[in-house]
Amino acid sequence: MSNYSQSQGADGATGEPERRVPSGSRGVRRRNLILDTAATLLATDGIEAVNTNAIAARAGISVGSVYQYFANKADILTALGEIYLSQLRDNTVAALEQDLSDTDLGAVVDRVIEPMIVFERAHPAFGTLLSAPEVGGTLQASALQVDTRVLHTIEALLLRLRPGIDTQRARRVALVTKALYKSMSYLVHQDEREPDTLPIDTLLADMKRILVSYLREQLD
Amino acid sequence: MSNYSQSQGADGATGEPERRVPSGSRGVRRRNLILDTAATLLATDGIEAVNTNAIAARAGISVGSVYQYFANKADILTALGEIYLSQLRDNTVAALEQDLSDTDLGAVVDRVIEPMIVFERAHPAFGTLLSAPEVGGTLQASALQVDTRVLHTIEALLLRLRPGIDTQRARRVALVTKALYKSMSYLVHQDEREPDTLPIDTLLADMKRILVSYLREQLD
DNA sequence: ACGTATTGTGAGCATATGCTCACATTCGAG
DNA sequence: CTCGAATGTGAGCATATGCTCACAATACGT
Repeated sequence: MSNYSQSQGADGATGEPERRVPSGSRGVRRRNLILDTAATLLATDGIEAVNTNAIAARAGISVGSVYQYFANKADILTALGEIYLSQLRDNTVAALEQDLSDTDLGAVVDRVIEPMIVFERAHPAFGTLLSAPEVGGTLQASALQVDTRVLHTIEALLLRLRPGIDTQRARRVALVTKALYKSMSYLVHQDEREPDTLPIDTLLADMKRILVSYLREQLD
Repeated sequence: MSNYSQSQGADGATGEPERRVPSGSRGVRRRNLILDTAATLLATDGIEAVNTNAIAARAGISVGSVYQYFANKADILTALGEIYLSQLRDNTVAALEQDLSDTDLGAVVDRVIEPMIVFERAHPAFGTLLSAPEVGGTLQASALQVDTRVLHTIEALLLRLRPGIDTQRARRVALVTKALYKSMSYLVHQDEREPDTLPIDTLLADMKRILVSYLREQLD
């Protein structure tokens, strides 16, 4: 497999292979077309349907053209994942850094959780991407950074809400909070796969109450 | 790909293809050897490393022999998943059906959660199997049955603890309970991948308290 | 021992898919 | 309009892997 890239050879002083760096808006649009097609394919037919030939066919272009903009399949998937990841990070961090001077903890949680849930619903295939063997490693590293940052932001928030709190404890609360968020995410995706007889909002409301109650308990 | 299985053809009156049905203990042992090897490979090198040639090589037998006991790769993976699933079901149902006459709800939760956590730690690759494109469908159907049964058992438990409870409410509590369990499972696997500076038990203790508190709140 | 049935073997076929490369097409400056 | 550069094309190569099948080895009843 690595036989193909021998033209790139020992990438000495030249550095990058012959990959085109699209400068004009057309190049960008083409790149996005490929990315969008991959995303659609991923969301529609699952990760196993995402192969370079399928992407090219679906995008109405040729495989060769795909390789003009991406070094290989992993590159496409990684780029897609990074886009999702940056969206998630922006969403989350923005939500966590908005004014927290609210008197009601419940309202704060609401405003923080909501955009994250929106993201989960918008990109249900993101989890699949993260665990895809071919790109999982690279993406997980990036995801870890986002994760760490979110965790730290939550800790900082806790420290502001309760100035004297123990660092270890703040970390623990942050981790448990993240775990609770994960269960909400789980409920959301569960509901997408086979909508329960019960409205998802009721379940999420319970989860939010649980989270608020936990936080209040830890902040008093 | 489906070309190979044309010998199975339209499985009319004959039913099964020419697959051997191992009757003797030797046959069973061989079957288990294949299954065990697949499990090891899955746990060690991930799902992408699990291919029929690798299984045969690692087990020290030939591919042909593998196909004496399994119709195809999916069959192996499915069988493995079913084994895990039945273990999980036995574990869970047994835990849920043990005497719940305990006065302390916390103790009940402890005894129910513990074996499930043990299972999660013992078979970290089970989740991967469930989401493997090749077998995911079949296994998810089986998993759904276990899921439904667990949910019903929890509902029954709630009804016994609080005879007059609304059915809808019992269902909601059961679903939220399962979601909370999922977050514990998440913490466990997270910890396996990169052990936190924080002891996992502390986090799990928090999660258990949260669950107990939630249940108590719903049962009063 | 002999013969039949069962089980084992592994080279190799069929296929899927990532990727290349020789050629075609389009674009844009002079 | 001309010509070189940039971009596009897709047949087809290389490889990975599921699976088969002709043959070999072994087990077992008589």
